[in-house]
Amino acid sequence: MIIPLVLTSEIPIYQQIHDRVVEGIASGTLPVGASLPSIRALAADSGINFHTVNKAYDLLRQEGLLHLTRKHGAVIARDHTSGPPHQDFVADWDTRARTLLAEARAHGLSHGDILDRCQALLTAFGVDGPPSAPASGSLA
Amino acid sequence: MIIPLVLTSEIPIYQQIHDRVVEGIASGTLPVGASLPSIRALAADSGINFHTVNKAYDLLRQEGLLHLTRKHGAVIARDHTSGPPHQDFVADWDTRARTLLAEARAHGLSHGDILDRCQALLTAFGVDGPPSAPASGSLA
Amino acid sequence: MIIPLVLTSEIPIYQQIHDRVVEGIASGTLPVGASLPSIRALAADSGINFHTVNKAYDLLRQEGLLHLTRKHGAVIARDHTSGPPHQDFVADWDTRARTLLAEARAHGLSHGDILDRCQALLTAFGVDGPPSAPASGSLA
Amino acid sequence: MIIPLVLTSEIPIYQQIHDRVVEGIASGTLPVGASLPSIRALAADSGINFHTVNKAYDLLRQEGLLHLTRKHGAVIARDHTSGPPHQDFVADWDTRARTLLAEARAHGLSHGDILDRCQALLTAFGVDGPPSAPASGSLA
DNA sequence: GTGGTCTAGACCACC
DNA sequence: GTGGTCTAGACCACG
Repeated sequence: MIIPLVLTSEIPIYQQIHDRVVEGIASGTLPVGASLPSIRALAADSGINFHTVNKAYDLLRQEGLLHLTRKHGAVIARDHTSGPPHQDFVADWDTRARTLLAEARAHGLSHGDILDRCQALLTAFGVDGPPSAPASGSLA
Repeated sequence: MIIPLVLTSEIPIYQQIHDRVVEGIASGTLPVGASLPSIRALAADSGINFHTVNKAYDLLRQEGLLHLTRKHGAVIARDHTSGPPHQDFVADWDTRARTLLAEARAHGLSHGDILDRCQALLTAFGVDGPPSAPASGSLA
Repeated sequence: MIIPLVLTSEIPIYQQIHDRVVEGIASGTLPVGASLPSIRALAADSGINFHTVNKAYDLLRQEGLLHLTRKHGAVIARDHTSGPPHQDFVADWDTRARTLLAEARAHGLSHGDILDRCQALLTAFGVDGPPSAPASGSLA
Repeated sequence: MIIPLVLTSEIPIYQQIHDRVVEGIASGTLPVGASLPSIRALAADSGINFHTVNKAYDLLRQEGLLHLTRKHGAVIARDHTSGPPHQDFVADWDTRARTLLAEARAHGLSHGDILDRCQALLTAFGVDGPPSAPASGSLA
């Protein structure tokens, strides 16, 4: 598991680690049971501090996506096969999605363009069922 | 123009102002030419600092969404009728959308669920014209 | 707000801070809106590190008990007047209570003794309603 | 004696073993004289380390709940029929109970709700005799 | 070996 | 001023 980081980015490093792991889970690269590098190993390999990685892993743990044990290290605890999300998560996600979609709309992307982009991004993660007959073909 | 703020939120106030304005533009509540309260008026009405409002308005100006002039005050400069977005914006937006969509996927929302939610949120903003002929494949 | 700490205890300092604040909320000493010392002030006054206090406050924030803002500092966000608890909290609390009660039982405290102690401890926090006619007088 | 363990839990395994045994004693499943699996047997059956079980058993021994002999193995040494607890235990238990009860109170459970939950949990352990004459006021 | 805690000191973002 | 992030290095608890 290689985690590309941009140390000079304005996005906090711990957030970048978190986001890359989440994307790995979403794409199936990191299924339930997959191991992440140990906190110290990732810190050493990435040239960053132990505590920065610790914070990222702890955040993932709080979200229920990661199990941290002394014995097995850091192990993915959840993916799209683990059932529906917590309702609190969905509410929060909707709020953030609303803001992000509004931004696209305000800058001139059309309703259809935005949905197309979302679908393309999702498809890039891989499918979770029969993708041959998109039930939500009502993009227009 | 009333801007609801949650002063105790973990989201910076200037960001909240920015997001609410963007959502106003997206929903058509704030079309091109619409006026926002003056910086001082909004600061006074909301009980927040002058500089906080200033920062929010400046951010909107940098994004090309707001015109700030001494004469006319703060005027909306862009909406979905103003043509396609800058490509830099689209690239940045895609990155953030990718992260947000990955999060939903990782927490268990299905491909279809996510698209449905996005569509519902977009529909809530109102329509932008006859979307009967979606220009698909325009992701690149 | 004075927070007594035992630096030599086996209980982590951040946990002690957390527990003392929770007890303050339970006893009414810290109602919603009350301010805690700033992270740095408490660290300096207690002779402990900034990060230790930060971790305690962050834990309280995660539990929804504390609001942390740059403007108002650390403010109590919840108490027994804020409505019923989250169901996830109750489930977790039950598990821990079960273990604690079992311990008392195993060491020889009787059913009645244990309930008496719990009631005495709760009464020490103060009352939340008409305490004249305890509806749960079925201690026996 | 089957001891269910959650190897991925944040609670240390030795603590889980300890807690399950204590609950067994409280519920009467493990009366005085009952035998626990040998350290090696439990370690092998649960797929955990010898030292982990050893630590759990030793902790129970220190608390006076378990007798460890080469001849008879691990035997329950105490339950609710063995008389009142040591005062040191009671003082420590009260401290922990105070914290746990405060947590419930801070999160919004009412005085009555908390007592009801405690009583329900205690009742689930079974009764210890006719509790018709509660010896109240024995907190000190 | 792993993760968890604590200390110490720096700089940044927000208000 | 506040909280938030990052670095650096120490020691402890767990398995």
